[in-house]
Amino acid sequence: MGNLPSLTSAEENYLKCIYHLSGGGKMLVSTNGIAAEIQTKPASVTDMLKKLQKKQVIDYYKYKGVNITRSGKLVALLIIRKHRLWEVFLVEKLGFHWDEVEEIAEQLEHIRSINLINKLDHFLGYPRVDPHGDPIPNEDGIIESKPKILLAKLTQDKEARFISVKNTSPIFLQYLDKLGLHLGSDLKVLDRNEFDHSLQIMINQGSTIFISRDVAENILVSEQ
Amino acid sequence: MGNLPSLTSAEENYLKCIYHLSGGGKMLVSTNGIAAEIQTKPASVTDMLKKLQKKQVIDYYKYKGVNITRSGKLVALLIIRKHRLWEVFLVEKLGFHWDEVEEIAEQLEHIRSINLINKLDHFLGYPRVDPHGDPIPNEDGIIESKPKILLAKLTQDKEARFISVKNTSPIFLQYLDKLGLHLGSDLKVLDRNEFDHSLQIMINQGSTIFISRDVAENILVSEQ
DNA sequence: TATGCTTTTTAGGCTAATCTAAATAATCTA
DNA sequence: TAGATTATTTAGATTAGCCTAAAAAGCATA
Repeated sequence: MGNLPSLTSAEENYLKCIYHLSGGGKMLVSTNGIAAEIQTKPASVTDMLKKLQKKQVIDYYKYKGVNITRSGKLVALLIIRKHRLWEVFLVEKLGFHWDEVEEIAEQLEHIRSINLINKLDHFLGYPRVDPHGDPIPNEDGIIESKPKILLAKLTQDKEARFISVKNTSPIFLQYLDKLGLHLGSDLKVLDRNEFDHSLQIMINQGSTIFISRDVAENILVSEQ
Repeated sequence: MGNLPSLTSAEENYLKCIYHLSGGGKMLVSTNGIAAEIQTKPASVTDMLKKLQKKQVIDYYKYKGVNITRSGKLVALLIIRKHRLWEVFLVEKLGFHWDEVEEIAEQLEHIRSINLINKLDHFLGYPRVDPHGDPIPNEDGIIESKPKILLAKLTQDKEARFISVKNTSPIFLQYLDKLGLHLGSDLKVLDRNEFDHSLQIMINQGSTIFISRDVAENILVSEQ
């Protein structure tokens, strides 16, 4: 039942990254993978891994890889909770567009106060997902998520709801807006083109559009 | 018209401190004074003063003292603007009590995004004062403030409004609540006691209470 | 104005987080 | 499986922000 270790902002960023790259703790993560994601050098990652190991939030096997511990997972989920709740605040209350919030939420997620985040949660009406459709962990770090599949893998003529995006870059999000693809839309694959793997999609039982394979592989949907 | 220099969080804290201690740029501030306020050692202050000098937000005269420059004042006022707007948010929207917000606002004031703070201002309805009664600078760093005097100095039998507090410690603020003294209350000094300099005060033309000299010297009022 | 006290600065070190360059371990491939 | 390639770690610097101890400047007063 020991208290969670307290981390610096830099340590929190590394831990969040390891959480994501390991698929929530399912696989070992490589030093180079972390370096690429955090945009730093492998040597810096090695330094940091030793610190995180000492704080017992990761299991670090030299030259082999790294995974997140049980308490590390809780810490990571709390950071993710903060990040996503702040994103909801920025979009719902302040009127930011969903492609502008990443950088600010990245800063806000490091504000230290459990009281603050729980009051924010209440103020926002206990949202279940952030503006990108990603689920928000509750106070105990429990995250509920329906099975999601790539739009690219969706069975033809089956209806599914646009739940989330894999890529959150402004360029991609703005392109989705231009295409008329929004979170929560009902999508159906009408046709697949062998030649370039592009898809013909129907949106909300209405308009149909063509999207490239690259787009289809960055959109997550849940069936029914 | 040059852009404002960008400062680290630590630099921002020093600058804000210098702004306050200098009375908004009116007097020279001493190294020891800053050290006492920031709770650090004089040697650390000297180090930081050199950095702030290089960024041209202060004028630093070795062994003599330090003052804030024109651009330093703008930077300081922007930090104060952020701090006070976040305090309003914490109290008005999240339901914090006014004695709990200092520590969190201290962190939030360093979040970098002008867009964010202006949207927050709009969301809050462009408040003029924070929960302690202190005025909030506008986007251009302009601060409007009515002349404030210490309750201890208020002419007897003259009405004045409780505008602000000098001391913002939770102990003091909680004591004020217990006494029934709230921001915005109308106050009148009914009597002064020679012996211990305590005052008899009428609140909102209703109840009367006795307050010590220490309390009276930490309450700011504006006449009329 | 010389002496002593206080304030301030300098010198040298420490930690966190980063870097480059070099060394070492792991893996791939012929 | 040996050599080459890639991944990872180590070694040694750097910067920001802090520290202690010692030196220097300013001041107060006899």
